Amino acid sequence: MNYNRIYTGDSNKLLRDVSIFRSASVDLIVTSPPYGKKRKHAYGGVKPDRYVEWFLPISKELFRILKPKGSFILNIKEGATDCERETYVLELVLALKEQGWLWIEEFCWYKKNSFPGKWRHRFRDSWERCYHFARQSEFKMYQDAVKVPIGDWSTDRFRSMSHKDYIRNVSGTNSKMGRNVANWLNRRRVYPHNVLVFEQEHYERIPNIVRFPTACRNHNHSAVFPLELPTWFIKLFTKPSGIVLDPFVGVGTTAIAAALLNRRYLGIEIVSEYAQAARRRVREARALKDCHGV
Amino acid sequence: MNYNRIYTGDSNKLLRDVSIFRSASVDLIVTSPPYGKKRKHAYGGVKPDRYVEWFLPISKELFRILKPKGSFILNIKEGATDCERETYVLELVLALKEQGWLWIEEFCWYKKNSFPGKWRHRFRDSWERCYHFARQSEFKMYQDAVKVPIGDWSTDRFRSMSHKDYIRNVSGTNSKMGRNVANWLNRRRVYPHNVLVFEQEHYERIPNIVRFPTACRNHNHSAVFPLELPTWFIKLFTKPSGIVLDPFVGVGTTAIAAALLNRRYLGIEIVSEYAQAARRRVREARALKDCHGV
DNA sequence: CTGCACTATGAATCGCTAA
DNA sequence: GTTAGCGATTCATAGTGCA
Repeated sequence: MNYNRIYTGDSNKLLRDVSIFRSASVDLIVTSPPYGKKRKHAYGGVKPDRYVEWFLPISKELFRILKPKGSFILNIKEGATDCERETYVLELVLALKEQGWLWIEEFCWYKKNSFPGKWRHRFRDSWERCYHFARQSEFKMYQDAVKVPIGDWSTDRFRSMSHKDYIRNVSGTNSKMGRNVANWLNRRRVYPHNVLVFEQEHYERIPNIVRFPTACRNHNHSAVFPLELPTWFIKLFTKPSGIVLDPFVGVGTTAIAAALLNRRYLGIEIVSEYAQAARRRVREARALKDCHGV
Repeated sequence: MNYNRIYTGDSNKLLRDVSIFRSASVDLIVTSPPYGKKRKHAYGGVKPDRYVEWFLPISKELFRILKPKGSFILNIKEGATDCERETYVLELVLALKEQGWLWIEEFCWYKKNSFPGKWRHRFRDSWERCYHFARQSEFKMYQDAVKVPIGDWSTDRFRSMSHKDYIRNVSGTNSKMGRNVANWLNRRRVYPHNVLVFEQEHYERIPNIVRFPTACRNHNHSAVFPLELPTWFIKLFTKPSGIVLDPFVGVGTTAIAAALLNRRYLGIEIVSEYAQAARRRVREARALKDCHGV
């Protein structure tokens, strides 16, 4: 079985190939499928009212391919039409549960640099959903791998709070916690929470060529989450040499994150231009990693 | 008709009293109903699988009571049971749409100062949902009332007088602005987005007695949002002397926010202890306001 | 190589016009 | 009637170029 490959093709067909995508073979699936758009675009125009029925055959295969203790991270956000939010994402979550997935969590990805604009009835949309699904409740989760320095997350209040105030507040909720307050305060790194804010200064700086390859710009491919997003989930749900699948890999961000973290990757992309770009970006990322030890 | 009152009673019954709650009489409903809990608590233990059917009769009355151009803000967050997120919130949104509500937006309330903690399968829950529903798409929204200071990036950027945006902005407004450029730059405000982060420094400081009355701390009251949360929505969706209803008013935070903003309020609370506390807190808040002009 | 000035643009939304 | 396309609106970043 081959890993570290980007396949060109339609996930809805390719994922059914059991010789390529064996059952229970993948540790983590991270993907950001094309969102539902009322109007068709060059890339991935799935109509909102058909979204769930379009996605379910794919997620059925993903369930098969994922290891029993693996995780599935789905980055998605509904849009607005005629002043109302679309409902297909809510319906998708319910449908995925019907299909057997456990809905473990919904992370909020807070995008500070959201698209500008002003409308009469709405402000700018600055967050997206990152759903965490699993096959069973005993999934693997390496929480220590994503600890953050205290102060990075908005511990402002704790910093300004006196020690006494802090103890009092904590002990008001749970006495066991109260006892451990000193530990928390003295610890250099703490566990994060379920609101994700990716600020470059807080993470390893990745060379520009990998982040925004010139050849991939100005293509109509809109969907790039920052490298930090898959990086975070890969650290949290896999160990080195683990296998990460992205069935809508686009220009390869998930694969790059996996490669840089010494994990193995599998990607599928329907637009051959993007698939090629993804392969080249991964190659460049690996080269940079080997050279400079990124 | 009496305003500025906290009623003790069950919303499911009281709201049907058309002499108290007249049709199309309220500008804004802001509430944080008891969340679904697997085990019943002293206060508001509605079981997750019965949540929607419990809420719909209430929301039906709210629809009646709300003015056609009014808004309904629902603060809620599903819990987790057996490692899985409950689905009743998703189902509630779909059911409210069935009932005639328009789902305009889902704001993310990012609670930065949630306390550290660690569970096996999840991190701390640091955000809640604030759904915005309306009766029709032509609802009232006073966006200018909630503008926020522009990001720090502007300090550097606007130092240059030749910048395109700068010229465009100055010439686009009025000449008086142009004369006092430096002052205007320092005070420039922009529209917010749909992730709400309440940091005290950005808001009027409210005396502690109103914010956290001693008598109400450590009570098992489920839903206490900070004063800033209803304040923000009241500014956004009502004008002075507008009418704000909270059918689960608890210890009165929504009513206090309304009173401090010179709006009228109506509240319902089933636990008479809390209702009394709410009345006292509102009284104290009004007194403080009259004295010090908070 | 750092620092600053300046440019470009991003998973957007709504209303209007034309077909 | 319905749908598709276009313009106007708006702000926080990354990236580039120059001193």
